[in-house]
Amino acid sequence: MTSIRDVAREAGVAISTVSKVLNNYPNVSQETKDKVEDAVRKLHFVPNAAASTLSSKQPDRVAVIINSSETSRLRDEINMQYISGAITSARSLGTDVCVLFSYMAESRSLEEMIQYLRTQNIGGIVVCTLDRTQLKLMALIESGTFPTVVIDAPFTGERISSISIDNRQAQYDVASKMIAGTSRRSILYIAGGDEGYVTEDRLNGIRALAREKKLRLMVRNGHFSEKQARTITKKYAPDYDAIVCASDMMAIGAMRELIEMDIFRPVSGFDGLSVMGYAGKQMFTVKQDFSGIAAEAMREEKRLMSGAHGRKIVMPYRLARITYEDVIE
Amino acid sequence: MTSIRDVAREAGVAISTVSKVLNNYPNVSQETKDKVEDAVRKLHFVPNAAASTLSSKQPDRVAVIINSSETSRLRDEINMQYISGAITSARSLGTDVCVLFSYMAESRSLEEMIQYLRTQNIGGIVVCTLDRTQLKLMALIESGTFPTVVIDAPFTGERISSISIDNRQAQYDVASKMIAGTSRRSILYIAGGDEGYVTEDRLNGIRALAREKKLRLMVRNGHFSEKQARTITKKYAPDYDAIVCASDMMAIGAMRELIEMDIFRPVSGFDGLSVMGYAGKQMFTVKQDFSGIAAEAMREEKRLMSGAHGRKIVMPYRLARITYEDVIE
DNA sequence: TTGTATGCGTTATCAG
DNA sequence: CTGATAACGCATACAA
Repeated sequence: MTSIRDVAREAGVAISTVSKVLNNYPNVSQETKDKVEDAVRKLHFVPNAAASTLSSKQPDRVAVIINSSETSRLRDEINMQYISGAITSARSLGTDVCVLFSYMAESRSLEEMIQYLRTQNIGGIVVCTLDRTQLKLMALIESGTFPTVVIDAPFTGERISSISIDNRQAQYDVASKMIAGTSRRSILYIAGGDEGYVTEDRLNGIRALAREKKLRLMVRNGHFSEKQARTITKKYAPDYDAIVCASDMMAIGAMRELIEMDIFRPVSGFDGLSVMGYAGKQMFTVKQDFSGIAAEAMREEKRLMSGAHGRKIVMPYRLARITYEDVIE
Repeated sequence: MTSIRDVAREAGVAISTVSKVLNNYPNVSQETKDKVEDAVRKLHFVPNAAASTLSSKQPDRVAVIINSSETSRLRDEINMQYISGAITSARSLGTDVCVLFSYMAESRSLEEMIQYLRTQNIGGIVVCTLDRTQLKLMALIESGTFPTVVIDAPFTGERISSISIDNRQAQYDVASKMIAGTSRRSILYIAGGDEGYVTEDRLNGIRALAREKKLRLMVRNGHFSEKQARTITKKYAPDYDAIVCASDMMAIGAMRELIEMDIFRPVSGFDGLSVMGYAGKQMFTVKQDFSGIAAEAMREEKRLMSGAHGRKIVMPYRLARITYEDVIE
């Protein structure tokens, strides 16, 4: 295996000089820098990650923790975008990522988990979709052991950054757009469960809209479940003009129930899943750039790992009607 | 950070002895073994992966290469199961995995790719869904640099194992089951593209069925595209009794086209995607256990890495009709 | 600006 | 069966 040693010999300089060039140290003359870089190219040299992390005891890998529910496979579309966004971004940042699933954290003790992460040379974690059911993960974050970026949860701190879209505004916007130009004056809002941190923000969004436009608002909790959304729709839809849901899957459930009830109500969802293109009528939804969010989370993690203070990052979103034509290929 | 050194001190033995216990060497007395294990537990010791791979120059990580097409997000469900199956299985095998996307391989030279993998201490690769468009990846496999397990491609060799279901039989079975008990005597088969290695097997399956049952068979190539499947359906469906598709997305396209044409034909797909539950009528499909396949691939990779000879592994499948009730939660 | 020397935590070799 | 010790490839404090 070609090592930094070979590069040094090839370039006619010392090992430490090669190391300095590789790590962009100042105080290296352009001339030697060129020599080293030529040698690197010539030998197709790539530094050994293990040796690197062992030597500089600064863990540089980032654990990307995915919250994959066994139940809704259709949400895997989101997780996949988180993963690919994080991995691609990490590569361009020169970092390594390690994909983990949140159930792995839940099935072991905090100490074990920390040890495991340490052992893997992990210096920071990115949590994709944190919710209140992830107790161990929460404890891990609060332990302050690793700088952390959480997606979709309102936690910031000295070493914690949060990143998400403006859920309140997005929920407001999508509902507002849906009823714009219509005479619909009452809304059935099917909220997510208390387990989700986004639930409250979205709820505030729809409440603000109702107050502002003087709409009659009924709020029910669908727990992000398509089935429960159907039940709620069946019971309340006849008395309301429009249905606003805190997730696409609930919107799909509502729409299917409406079809079965043979009444029409405009329905909006949240997230922009492809399956929306197959679920019947066109529905409004909030489309998030999950891949971009993960990429940004990765950048933020690097920032934190280099000592920066935690902060809150708000990402853009856009409203969309996902049609079959958008999805088909 | 607690190291093997601390364990040695705590247990009152030498560092090398601890190492031996940790790696299940023979020739260690039960007594010292116990002492060491107690110390390990007491100190919550976990070996440092970087140091380990640096020292024992045997690369032990496995690269899991995902073929994620930007186009069909609904297929991410499959990739996600590959990933979680591989990661979970790896953990229980004591291996580390590194998730990569195939486009990463396509955008760099073979030498670069090999160097990169080496640097990551990767000792084997698992390719999830190899197809003929992945030229660089193919070159990498053929270079013989790493023992490889390919999913869904018929390659075996000294250091290459393949793993997949019996595509031929599965295609035969699902079509056979669909027309069983009916008087349907002619089939429109919408095949996958030549880029997919499974295409030929599935084609042989439907051909065998047609021959055996003396069915009239028309084969068209839909290139795994829902849109193309629609076009084909529109043109040929009126003249055939049933439509058999080499993928779920094509089946969905066919079914939607049929609905638009206002004629009915039984349709079958292949893979068992959740979206099938939303795509209209119940369709037959072949359900694969992608997570289990990835787990098996992982085990096989370990086998190869420890010197075993490549082989072909056939996984079970089952026929299913995915209904909305199966999918909803 | 460049080179020398030491250590990171583990494994493996070999002597006891 | 156990212990000392030399690598592994790189980073870094320090010397030149």
